[in-house]
Amino acid sequence: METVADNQNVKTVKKLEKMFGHIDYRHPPELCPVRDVMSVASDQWSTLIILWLGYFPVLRFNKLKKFVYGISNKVLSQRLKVLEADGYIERNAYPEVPIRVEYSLTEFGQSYVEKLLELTEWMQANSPKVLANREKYGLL
Amino acid sequence: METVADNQNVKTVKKLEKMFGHIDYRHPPELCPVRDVMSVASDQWSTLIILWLGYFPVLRFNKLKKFVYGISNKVLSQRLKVLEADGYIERNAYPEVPIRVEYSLTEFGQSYVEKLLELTEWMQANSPKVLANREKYGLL
DNA sequence: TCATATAGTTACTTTTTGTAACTTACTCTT
DNA sequence: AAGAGTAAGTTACAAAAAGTAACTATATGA
Repeated sequence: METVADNQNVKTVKKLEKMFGHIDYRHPPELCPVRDVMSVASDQWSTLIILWLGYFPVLRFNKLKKFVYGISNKVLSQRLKVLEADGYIERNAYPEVPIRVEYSLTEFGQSYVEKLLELTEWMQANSPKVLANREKYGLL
Repeated sequence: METVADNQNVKTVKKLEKMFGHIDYRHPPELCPVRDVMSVASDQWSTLIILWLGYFPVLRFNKLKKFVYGISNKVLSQRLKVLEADGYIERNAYPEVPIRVEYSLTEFGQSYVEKLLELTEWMQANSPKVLANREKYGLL
């Protein structure tokens, strides 16, 4: 049953939406591009892949696998496919023997990696606080 | 077997590490605070919870559940616990009947939500490109 | 006495991930 | 000429995470 508070929140949301224009994430993913796109791009493995490709202009499958420590062939290959489909990375295969496949960021991927680096820097700076908090919480 | 290219990359990484000082994410999560902390904070559900708490200073369990469209009681309750443990949010329970529990961002959570909003804005601005790319890729 | 409300929890099912062995095709070694 | 090595994956199976829906406690109001 809707309460007065509910309606107030709904109004506030509408207002905020007008102000900011970017709070679509209250919708289910299939109706909300932001949720949809974000679920691919900020997946744990995807971010690591993209960050490494931000450092090295081109990396091959097995090299990437070494840098993205702990990823399996299966997941790496899956993620590379969706990241390619979404336009972040580029795949170039050279029919040598054995085959050589090079992955690199697209221009679009480059622009994303910059955002990602900011977040990573925040994480780097703040992870000690989180770890300390976690420890304190564990004692309660 | 290590190749020359391998060693070059390792050297380059070391160099980059000195320059940037924040590429710890090549380690496994249990040795890399950044990967560890990020896996909690940029989880899909966590980000939505934090974003909503960025809009509303305090939200109760069921209200949060309505905003974070599609989340289940189980996962919401799990995420709230770890977000509290990690110091992003605060839980305040009032022993009324029925019980009232209020969630809100800590100061630390506030600082994170700002970073998160930047990322969300980028997503909002760029999701059309991603969707277009995805469509084009689907036709290949 | 029975329905209502909040903030969860629990048992069970389904989906997603992880593991490790296998594949293909050619070249290099013995 | 047989066998090992190599890059970039794929596949079948096991384990973990997530989703589903019913259930709990406690007091209030009908």
